[in-house]
Amino acid sequence: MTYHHGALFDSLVEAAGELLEADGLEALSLREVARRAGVSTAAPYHHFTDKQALLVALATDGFDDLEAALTRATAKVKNPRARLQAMADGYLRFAKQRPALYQLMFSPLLAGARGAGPLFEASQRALAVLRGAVLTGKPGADGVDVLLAWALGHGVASLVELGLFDGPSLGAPENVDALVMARLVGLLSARGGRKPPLK
Amino acid sequence: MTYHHGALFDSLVEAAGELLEADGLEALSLREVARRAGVSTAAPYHHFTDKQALLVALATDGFDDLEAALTRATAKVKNPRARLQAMADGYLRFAKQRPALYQLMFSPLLAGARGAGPLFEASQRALAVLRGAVLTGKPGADGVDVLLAWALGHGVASLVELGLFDGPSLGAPENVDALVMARLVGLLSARGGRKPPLK
DNA sequence: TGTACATCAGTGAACGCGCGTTCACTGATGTAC
DNA sequence: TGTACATCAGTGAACGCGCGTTCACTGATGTAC
Repeated sequence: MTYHHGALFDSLVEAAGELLEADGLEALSLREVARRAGVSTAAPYHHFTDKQALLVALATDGFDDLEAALTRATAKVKNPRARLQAMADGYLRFAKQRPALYQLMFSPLLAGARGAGPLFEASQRALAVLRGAVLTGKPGADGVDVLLAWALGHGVASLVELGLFDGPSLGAPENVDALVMARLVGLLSARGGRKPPLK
Repeated sequence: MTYHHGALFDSLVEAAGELLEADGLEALSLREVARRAGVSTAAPYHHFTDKQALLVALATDGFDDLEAALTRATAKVKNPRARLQAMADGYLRFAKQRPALYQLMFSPLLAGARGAGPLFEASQRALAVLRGAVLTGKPGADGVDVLLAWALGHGVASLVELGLFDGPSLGAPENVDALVMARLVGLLSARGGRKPPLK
C-alpha cells in the first residue's frame, strides 16, 4: 500500500457500492466507506466536496449501468413487441439485482443534484433507451406512453422490493411482477394507432 | 399544562406528522417530536417501544387516511370508467398533498412491520378500496390489473415527487401525471373481456 | 542527470453535534376499604 | 367521605455512539532549470 493511492476516487465509489448493497442506504456513512477503501476518514474530501457528492457519483454510475443493461437487453431484439418485453424484463432485473443502488438512484437524498449535471445526464441517457423501445415499439406511441411505461416499471420495482407484491393479498402467483409487466406490453401493443372503443 | 398529559400517544403521532411534512422523513427524530409535543425526550417511551413504533403508528394512520380519501373520491361515482378515473385522481391527490407521509408509508424504514399487524391491516384496507374500483371497473379485470393500477399510481406519485416528470425531458406539458393516469384508465377500460388483437 | 521546490493526496487527531435510549426519580390518578 | 397505597405517566439528567467535517501536518510526485 503506497502513501498515494492513485485511484482513490474510483475506489471510494466502488467501496460505497459494496457497502450500499451490503448494509443498505440508511447505514451508508462516509467514514465507513473510507475505512473499507483502506484510507483515513478525511481522505475522501480530496475527491468529493461532501457526502452527497459521493452519493451522486454512485447514482450516476448506477444510471450508466442501467443504460447499459437496457441497451444489452434490447439490442438484438427486432420485433417491436418483443423488444418492449425485453426492456421491461431488463429493467426489473436491474432493480432486483441491485436493490439498494436502485433505491439510491431514486432517493430524495439526491434532490438538488437531479436537475442538472452528470446525474441528470446519466438518467436522461438511461431514459432515452427506454423511450426508444416504447416509441418504436408501436406507431402512435407518444411521450405519455413512455412515462407510463417508466412509471409502471418503477412502481413495480419499488413495490416488489418492499415485499408488497408478496403474500396472498390478491391470491396472485409468484412472479406477479412479470405478469404485470407482460400485461402492460400487451396493452401498449394492442393500442397501436387505433383509438380505444367508445364507452 | 398538567403533569399528566392525558392523550400523549395521539399528540406524539400528530406532532410527528407535522414535523414529517415540515422537515422531511430524514430529519424526523424522536427527540424533536417530543419537543414539539411539549414533553421530555423520555416521555415517548411510555407509549412506544422505540422510534420505529412511532413511525409505524404514523404510517398506519396514513393508510387509514388514504383509504378514506379513496373511498370519498369514488363514493358517488357510478360509471365504472369514471370511478376508475376518480380513484386515480384521488390517489395522486393524496400523494401530492402529503408527500412526506406518502414517502414514509412506502419507506424501507418500515420493513419488518409491513408483513403483519396494524400497519399491514391498514394498508390492506386501503388496497381493498382500490381493488374494488378496478375489479368492478370492468368485467374481466383480475388481480393483475389491480396490481398494475396500484404500481402505476405508486410509480407516477414517486416520480412526480422526485421531479422526474418535470422539465422538457419528453416535451410533455404540465400535469403529465394526470395524462398518464388517464391513459391507464383508457387502456384498462378498453380491454374489458376482449383479448387484444393478435400481433 | 541532479537538484530545488511547488503541488498534490494522503494522515491522524479533534470539533461539535444530535441522536436513541436508559435510569432513578416524582407528581398525579384512581381504587380498596 | 376519607385515607392508604399501588399504579401510571411524566421529568431531567446522563450514557455512549457514530457521524460529517475541519485542521495542521507530511510524505510522494513531478516539473523547471
